[in-house]
Amino acid sequence: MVRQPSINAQHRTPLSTERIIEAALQIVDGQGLGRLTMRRLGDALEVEAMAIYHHLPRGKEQLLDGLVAHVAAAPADEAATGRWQDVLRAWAGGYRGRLLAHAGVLPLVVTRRNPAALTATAASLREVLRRGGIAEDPASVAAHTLLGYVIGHAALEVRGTNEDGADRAVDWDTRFAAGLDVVLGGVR
Amino acid sequence: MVRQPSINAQHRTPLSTERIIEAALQIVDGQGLGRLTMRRLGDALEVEAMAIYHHLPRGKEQLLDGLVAHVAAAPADEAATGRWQDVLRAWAGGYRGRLLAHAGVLPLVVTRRNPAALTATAASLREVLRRGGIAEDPASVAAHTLLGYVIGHAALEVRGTNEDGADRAVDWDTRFAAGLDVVLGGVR
DNA sequence: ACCTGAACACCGTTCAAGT
DNA sequence: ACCTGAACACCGTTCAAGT
Repeated sequence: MVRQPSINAQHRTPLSTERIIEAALQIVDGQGLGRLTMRRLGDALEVEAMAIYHHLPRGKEQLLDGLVAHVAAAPADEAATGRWQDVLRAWAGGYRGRLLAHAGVLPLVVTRRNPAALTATAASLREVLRRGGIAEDPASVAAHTLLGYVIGHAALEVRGTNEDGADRAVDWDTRFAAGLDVVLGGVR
Repeated sequence: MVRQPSINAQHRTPLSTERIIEAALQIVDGQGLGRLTMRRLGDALEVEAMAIYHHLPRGKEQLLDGLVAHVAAAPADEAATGRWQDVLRAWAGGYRGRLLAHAGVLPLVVTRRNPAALTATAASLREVLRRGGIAEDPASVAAHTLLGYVIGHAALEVRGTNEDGADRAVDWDTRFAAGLDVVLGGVR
């Protein structure tokens, strides 16, 4: 399929940071992080790779930061009603699903320096615990413990540590829920 | 500094997989994962990049797998005496230090498919719990929960989520220990 | 303002050749 | 057996130029 950019370049909807990030996420989800290149991303957007730099001046660095922000910033619903255990269980399930759905960005979530996204998420967890009557310090500890557990468990799942010493297959859903109970049960 | 490979190539100690992995780890620790290239690795070993392929036929893939195996395979001491809580606390402290010392390989630990290393580590944790009198299923859950927590927490630390909502600086050592108590306290 | 085209300095990897 | 040198098909990014 041959593109003819110079003919209809002015008639297309122009690029935007949002469209770029979404296209990048699609490439990562579908083909893996290693296949996310500026040239391929340009192709997906029907644009020359260099056009991306007009919207993301810091280039690929900024692109990867954007992916992390998009995936890792998913705060708990602080206004939710019910026991904090249930609120956090629901959040954890959703966050885990999100990380697994975008497993390709997990290595970026793990090491990119992007305080905003994870800090906001951790703060929302702490707030849920505070409203649930947990004191400041234990709430702060529990928020980080929970976030750490969910991220770490997602990492184990993605890696597919699918044997359990002997020959038992692992039911990840069950294991995640059980581990979650361990973490929540230890709070306070 | 100019190398003269053809002159003394035969007089040098020959390459080995071990030396290659160690040199690679040194580059990653010192300059970051992004600067680990086959050419630079060759330079560090005073060899042409292509010589590496003779020892690692699968090339860079195999190199990265080797790094993960080197860092992530650190089982607990199953023969250790004392309460299982103390044994696991000691292991967790050591494992965390190991991950932080090689923060550059953390993204690889998180997503490379390399069952052996992490599976062996998880199995050793389970064994410690079994010997401590914990039943099979809870021991299995706790082992994964603990491993997930340590990896996830190391990820949070590396990312430097150094604010805690308001303006409190984070003492990572304290926070890690407190979260560890949450996890261990929830076991059973 | 927004995008293109050519160019530069790098990559990983192959393959034939040297010792 | 072990390593080199040249080559290939890619990268990210710059920069001047087009509309």
